Amino acid sequence: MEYSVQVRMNDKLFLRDPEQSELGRRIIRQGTLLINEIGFEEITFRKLAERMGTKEASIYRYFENKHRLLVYLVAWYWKWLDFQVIFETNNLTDPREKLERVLRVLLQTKVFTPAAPDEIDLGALHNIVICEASKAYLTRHVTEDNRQQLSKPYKDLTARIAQLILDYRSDYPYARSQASSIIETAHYQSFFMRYLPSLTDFGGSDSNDSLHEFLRHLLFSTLDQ
Amino acid sequence: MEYSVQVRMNDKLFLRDPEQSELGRRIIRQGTLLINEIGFEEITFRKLAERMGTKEASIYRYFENKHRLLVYLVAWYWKWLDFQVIFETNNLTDPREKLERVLRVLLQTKVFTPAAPDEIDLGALHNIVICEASKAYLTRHVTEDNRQQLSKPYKDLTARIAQLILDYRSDYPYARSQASSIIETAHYQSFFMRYLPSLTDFGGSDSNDSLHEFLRHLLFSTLDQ
DNA sequence: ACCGGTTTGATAGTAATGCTATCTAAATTG
DNA sequence: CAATTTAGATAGCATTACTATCAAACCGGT
Repeated sequence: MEYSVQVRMNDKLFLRDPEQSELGRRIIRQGTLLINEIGFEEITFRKLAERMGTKEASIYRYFENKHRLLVYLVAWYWKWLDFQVIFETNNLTDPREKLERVLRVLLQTKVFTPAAPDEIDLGALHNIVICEASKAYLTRHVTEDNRQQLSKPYKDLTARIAQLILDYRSDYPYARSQASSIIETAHYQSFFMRYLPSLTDFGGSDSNDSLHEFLRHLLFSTLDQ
Repeated sequence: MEYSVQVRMNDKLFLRDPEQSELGRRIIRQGTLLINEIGFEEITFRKLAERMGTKEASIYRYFENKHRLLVYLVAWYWKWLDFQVIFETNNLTDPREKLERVLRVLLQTKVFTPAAPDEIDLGALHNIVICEASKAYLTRHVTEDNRQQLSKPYKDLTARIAQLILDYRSDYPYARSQASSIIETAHYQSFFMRYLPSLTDFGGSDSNDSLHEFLRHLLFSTLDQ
């Protein structure tokens, strides 16, 4: 890969920066794959260390616990989406087209961002966000101060999408809620589609396209009314 | 309470039916309160037993583990909402008014259902669903067969709301996804409002009313277009 | 009032989890 | 090449998530 975007993470998210060492990058990469394979509740640093041919204690030098690892990965994902939104909407002038691109980014379809970092498996991470992201955020044992830091990438992404909504309809009164709703809806409708399809109207082979249309409908019906 | 609705639970949800004994009912009641107070990750059957003046082993006779207890409580909640929807929409003729009542039930505002069972704290349970429900469903270590049973109350509620949507617009193509979206949106926008308010447009004292208006706007803009 | 079955209490114990500490070897850096 | 940083290896400990067992209490039927 000729170009590679550095996703710069807040240092509250780790004990030692995993980007700065080979072992750290392997923790991120293998951690993503393992969580995707066996699920977040099943993962332990012991299992991850075994898979990586290293020791539990080494991983604890990078992350306090597995919850922090998940928070890191999910925060990374939001930052990555934020960058993708910037990239995909760059040079476009039509506000509607920009919002169309946002939907593509959220569903990770037809996005051709170069400079994708290869130290992380984006497909696996997308999956993790769909299945486990709420476990990173819907928690109480995070202090108010921490919460601010941890959820900043999510807030930034929401704020960016909200701004694009306002570019389209400057008088829309629910830009932020609409933005966070569309992010969430994209994810849990994907989850339902896969695991509880009767909660959705999408089935069969073109289900991802149907979901895409549903989101388009949700977004533009409310903005255009 | 002169009348009381019995919420009949599927027997896959427990080892021994907690409704059938005093101890069982106390597990439900105190379990709800404790989860609401300290959060799901922090709860253990040991702590719950201590609080109740009983023993860990006794609780294990009713529920396999704390995850199953959460699933039970959340399933109970969906069943209760389903009943409330039936009750609140009964005898109404205007389909739009029926959907208005659905929103009230989802937000638990201005609903005056008599026959509320007093063995469970509805306020605490509503809170739990907002903060923890996704941990009950977004999980993989549930077999396909189990998943069917566990999520049935959620599916039933979704199907009922979807039907009310179709009563309002019989040609609407996304009734089920719209129904599940409105349920989910009601809950996590409540969560955001409380813990991450910058993800929403609702602040201050009338925030619950604003959320109500946002949901009304989401629902009817899409259905009326 | 007694018998038999069920429910709870009390006590133990075990395997896995979630860490922390320490020491040595290897690698890196100055 | 010395000094520091990083990783590997081993150990250990408190808590969690259960399971087993046995006796006491309680309950329904005769």
